[in-house]
Amino acid sequence: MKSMTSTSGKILDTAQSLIVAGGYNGFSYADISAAIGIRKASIHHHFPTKAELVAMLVDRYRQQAEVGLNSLQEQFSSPAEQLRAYLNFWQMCIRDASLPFCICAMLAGEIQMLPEEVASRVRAHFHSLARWFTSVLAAGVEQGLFRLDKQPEEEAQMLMASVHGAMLSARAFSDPGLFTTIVTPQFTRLLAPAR
Amino acid sequence: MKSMTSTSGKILDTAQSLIVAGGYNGFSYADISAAIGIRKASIHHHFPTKAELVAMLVDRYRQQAEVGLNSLQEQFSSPAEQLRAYLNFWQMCIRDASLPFCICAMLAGEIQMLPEEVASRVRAHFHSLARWFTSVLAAGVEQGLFRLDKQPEEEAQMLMASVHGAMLSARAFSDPGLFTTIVTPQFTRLLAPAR
DNA sequence: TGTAATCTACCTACTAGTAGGTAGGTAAAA
DNA sequence: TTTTACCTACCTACTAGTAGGTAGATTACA
Repeated sequence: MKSMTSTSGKILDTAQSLIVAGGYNGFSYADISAAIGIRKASIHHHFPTKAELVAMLVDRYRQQAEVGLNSLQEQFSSPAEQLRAYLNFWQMCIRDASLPFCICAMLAGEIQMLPEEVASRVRAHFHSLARWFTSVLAAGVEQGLFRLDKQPEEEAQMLMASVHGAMLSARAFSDPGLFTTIVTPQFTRLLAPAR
Repeated sequence: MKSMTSTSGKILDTAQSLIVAGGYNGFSYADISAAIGIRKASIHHHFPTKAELVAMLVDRYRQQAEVGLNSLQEQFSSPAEQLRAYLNFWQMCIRDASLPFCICAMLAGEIQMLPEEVASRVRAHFHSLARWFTSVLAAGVEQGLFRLDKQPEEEAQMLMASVHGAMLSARAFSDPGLFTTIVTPQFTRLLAPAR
């Protein structure tokens, strides 16, 4: 991700990489304090509570995701290329370890014990991502690029699950390339002229 | 899961459901203490450190998984039925919320910050599960039941990722049925006489 | 058989350190 | 002069883990 110059931006950047590594309970204000050279109390000045901090972080993440997904749709006219570019984005993030896991996927695992203000935002991200996948798939079908076995909604869920599962496997096997190995055939399958 | 009568069994049972909900950093000895009505120090008598406790838990989990997977292979002669039964098992666990998430999948997300004695065991689980999937798929191909686009090893990874991703989505969307919605077509695809 | 030694499973009471969070002050910019 | 961004110094609650002890069962042996 990009490096912020403002203190609050640095706090969020640090919190993000700590959450990606260990989830909501895997970081503390003291960790952030040590990482960016600021006192704990000063972090509370920017983000009064931990729940607020993470909620804001998810807000920022969702906003960046929205911008990113929109720019994919501007950059590539073909839904197939849009999807391919989305997968390439994650492939790069994982390979250079800049963001080796989606923070919302990370937080979704612990959703039962997250403060509600965080949990609701994580849920919202899953809904918007599913919506985006669905619209891209539907557009692809309309243009005769995709041939789906199921409804776009279901295929979107399948693809999303593959992406998240592939992130987890890449991590568990310490093999960044595994992400692409898993996810590419799932993408290719949609393009095939099907039986 | 089964309910243990021994204290150490109860400790592991409680730790398991707490980890499934919130991961390694999502529970404390005090939580277990409160849940089973025993003093914190007594838990340390059975499991000197938290890392040892979770390592033992993963050992038990892996052992149960091995027994379970073996019994599937005894119970069902067809690789297709074995796979179907595996998916049904998780469908049930998620639906009745008895074990709504694989503890190793949960821990794999935080693997970077787990004590090595836990991390290595989680990795080992992923390897054995991948091996099991691979062998079932290979046997299915040999018997003419499956028609794979890729090598059994890769298809195994794809299936595994789907299962883990589907668990996450079921949780994020609070929709246990979503697990089957995602995972069943991935299974069916293998059976189809393909193009 | 009686008794001494050992073991198991638990207890109370404690430690050092960390968690998130607060009160109140300073210094500089708007 | 108010606001912003930081600070020191502190708080309470909780963390994993330890010290030291007790009740009762098991084993060893005289």
